[in-house]
Amino acid sequence: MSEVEHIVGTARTPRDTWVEEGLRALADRGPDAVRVEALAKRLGVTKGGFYGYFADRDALLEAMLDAWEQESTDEVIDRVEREGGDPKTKAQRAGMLTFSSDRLLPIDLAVRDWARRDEAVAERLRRVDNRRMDLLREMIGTFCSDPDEVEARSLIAFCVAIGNHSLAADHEGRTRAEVLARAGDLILNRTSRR
Amino acid sequence: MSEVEHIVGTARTPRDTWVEEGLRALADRGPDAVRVEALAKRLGVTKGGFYGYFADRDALLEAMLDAWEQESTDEVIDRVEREGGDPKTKAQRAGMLTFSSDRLLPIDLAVRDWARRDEAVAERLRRVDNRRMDLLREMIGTFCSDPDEVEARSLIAFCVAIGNHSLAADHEGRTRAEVLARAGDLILNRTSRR
DNA sequence: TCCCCGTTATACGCTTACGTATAAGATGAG
DNA sequence: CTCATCTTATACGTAAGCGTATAACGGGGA
Repeated sequence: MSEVEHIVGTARTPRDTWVEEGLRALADRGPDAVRVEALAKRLGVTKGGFYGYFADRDALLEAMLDAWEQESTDEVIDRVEREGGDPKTKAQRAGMLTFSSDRLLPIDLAVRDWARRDEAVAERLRRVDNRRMDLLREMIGTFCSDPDEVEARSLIAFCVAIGNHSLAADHEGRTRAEVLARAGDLILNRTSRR
Repeated sequence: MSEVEHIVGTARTPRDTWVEEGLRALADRGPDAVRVEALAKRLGVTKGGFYGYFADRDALLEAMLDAWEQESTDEVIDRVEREGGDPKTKAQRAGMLTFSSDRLLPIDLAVRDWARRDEAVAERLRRVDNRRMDLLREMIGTFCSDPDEVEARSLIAFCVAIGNHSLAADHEGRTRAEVLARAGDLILNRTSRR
């Protein structure tokens, strides 16, 4: 029997199901809410089968982070590259796939907070964020030649993409979407400064 | 005996001490880490006295949020106003007092994440963020006349101030501080666009 | 059909944490 | 010095939640 195949005894609740439900709990309520028995209840089973796939709760957390990292980088980037387009289109599509995804966005925000308390999570996040920054640099580099300014604009764009969701302020009659649109104009369009 | 005074029997561990330690736990490890017995241990006492000040754990959480809200708005703003200066100086000082404070910043980030899961916390955060946005609008309004652009720049500035701390990317040889300085230039200085 | 073997349920012991009850301790007033 | 009063320690019952052990279950192959 191969190490990766547990597909023999016909599992009602395969390994991926636990990872999936774990990510849901993480997104909704943070890492502390990822509890084996709670997941089991939501899946309509007991924790009986869980310890066949995972040594312990930490192993599930690792698997969840593996799945998230994979999905947030390779999958997004593969899809972006496959569909082609100029750098701006690609970066926009990548942003849509992560920061407008009802699935990935809440996980992303939860991981970001988690990373502040766990160095191993922080390291994973660094890898993911660096790949995203690469896309931003490429896109912004198409209309801005000063590398320091490219870096600054990329930072700003990234911070708005994520900070936007943890900011609670109102906008005096405007909607958040309106203000964001204007902000995008300022950051992501060719300028004629100085 | 007044309702607000518990200052009679000479407490070794007064109410504020619990709030203070609670905020420390919140800042370090998030709201789920605010545990009565853990705080007691860190304070070198048992939880015996705790329930004289607080009905339950939730009452402590409320008191912590009260203290945070008070300290993040009135105290900061009072101090900023007292020391005077033009709007730009004032907004910068307000930013320093919150987003460069080793004390307030981690609490702020923790509250921001907490607010995503708790509507009452979100409502408090909204009040605090709105007051901060007022300062930003005032400052940016001194060099930018289009109100929509003022709003967009204020949003950007705020998002960078907080998003910066949850972003893990590197900057190709530059330090984060360098990139932030350049970003500040782009957002907060008079421009000559179009 | 019957057995094998992987999956799941059930039961257990252990730990952590909450909130209560009550006894012990300390401190200022008289 | 002594007492009343407020604060703190200790002990208790309850509830989650982890990880283990073992029994029941059920589908695929012989």
